[in-house]
Amino acid sequence: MRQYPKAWLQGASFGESIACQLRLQIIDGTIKAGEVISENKVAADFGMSRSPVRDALKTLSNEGLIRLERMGAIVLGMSLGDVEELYDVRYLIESFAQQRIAGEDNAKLLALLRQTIDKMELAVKHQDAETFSYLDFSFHEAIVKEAKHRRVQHLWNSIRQIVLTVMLITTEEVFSEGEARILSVIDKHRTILRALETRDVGVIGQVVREYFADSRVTLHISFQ
Amino acid sequence: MRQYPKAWLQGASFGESIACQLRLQIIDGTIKAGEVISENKVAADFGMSRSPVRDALKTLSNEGLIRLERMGAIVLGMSLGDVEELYDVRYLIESFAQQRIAGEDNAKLLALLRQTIDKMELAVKHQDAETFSYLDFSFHEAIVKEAKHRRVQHLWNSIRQIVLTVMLITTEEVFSEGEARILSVIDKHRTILRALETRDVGVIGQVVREYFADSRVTLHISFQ
DNA sequence: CTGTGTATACTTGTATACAAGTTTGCTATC
DNA sequence: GATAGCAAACTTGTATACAAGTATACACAG
Repeated sequence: MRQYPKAWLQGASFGESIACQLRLQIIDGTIKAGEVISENKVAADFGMSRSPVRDALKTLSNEGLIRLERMGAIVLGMSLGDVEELYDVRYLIESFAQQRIAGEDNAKLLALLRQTIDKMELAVKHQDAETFSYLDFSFHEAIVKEAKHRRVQHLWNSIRQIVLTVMLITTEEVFSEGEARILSVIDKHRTILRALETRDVGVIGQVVREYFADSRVTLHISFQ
Repeated sequence: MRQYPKAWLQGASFGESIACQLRLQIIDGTIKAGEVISENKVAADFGMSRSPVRDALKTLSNEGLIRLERMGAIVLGMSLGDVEELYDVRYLIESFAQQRIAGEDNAKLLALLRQTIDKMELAVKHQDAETFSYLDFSFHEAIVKEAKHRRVQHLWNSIRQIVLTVMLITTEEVFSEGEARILSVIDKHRTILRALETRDVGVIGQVVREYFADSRVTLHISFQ
């Protein structure tokens, strides 16, 4: 039974906590697609009232992980195909963001990205998959943020928790597969960083395409 | 004081109704950006309890129209720039969908789109802006649906109510500007239809680009 | 055995109550 | 007059209660 990192729940309400826990269980398959969950049932499981559960279910519904119906919420789950679709959307968002910031002076962003990669190496040294996945996530989120496009940022927000949770699961898997795999993940981020440093729209576009094409391949190896 | 069409609220809960009403008021500027609204205040305005209002505010927060904070929700509003950003996102989603269905046999979709255009002409004849805006919306939604991409469909869902509401407002404006303007809107949809009929990825991509480039121009004329 | 109708248990949507925390504004003191 | 401190009024988050609607299971009639 996997636990959602408590450190990621700082200051979260019960409703948010429940959403994170359920999200993790749905994505990692503990709660299977097709299952029907009711507010009362979840509330009993977590030992809380329906109010925060209701919040959580609405959140998960907005993320597309469940579908709210008259009698109970139907779990839609997250198959391998769904993760691939998630990568399609990430590509849409992240390539848009990168194209948008390509020509600009992003010294601050680049410094942050370099720092993040350094911390990744440290996390590898400490065999800390949890921190690593968060850093991986932060790397991509920093780029999206830099685009300063409210609506696209919002698109990102609507999938960010799913992305983070998928990364948590896949990173644990990658860590168990030996250092070579992990280092290649870091290297891919360095490649993105170098591309951004060129400020060349064409180079950046090409690198982002390759990043997601490659991620799709390794996805099949590591997910489920 | 504009009213959200009651016909669009069939079977909606109070919570959804409140969300639609508030959304409309925020987008048309009745509720201004920067304003702070509290659950109690809104509940009193609508003569309901906090429960459905809470639902509505969470919905609007998920749509990026307000930001939930400790003490009250801050209205983010929808400026001209925000509508432009909305079109950016629509372009991302709709061009993705159209590219995806480009090569396939879409006889059923095309028939539906033709039918929708016919109904548009009827709505013009009856000077029915409300119906027209809904048809316009349905045209684009049908295309997104046809792509059969759950995650992208979900992206669309997260903006669909905003898109519909913006269309309602702009269509009323367009209708007031005379028949020529309206007919040009219909013509733009016919152009998309013809492009889809060619099944040529290049042609379709070009037409979609032009559609949104043009929409952006006419947007400045009609919005606010 | 099959089909129908009803009672029951369970579901959500909404209303209300309470607790904990934040803001605001007044008062008292310097 | 200015400032510190306190009290009151607001806020959300959570718990609970109730109503209306839905599915289910069982009994009964054919």
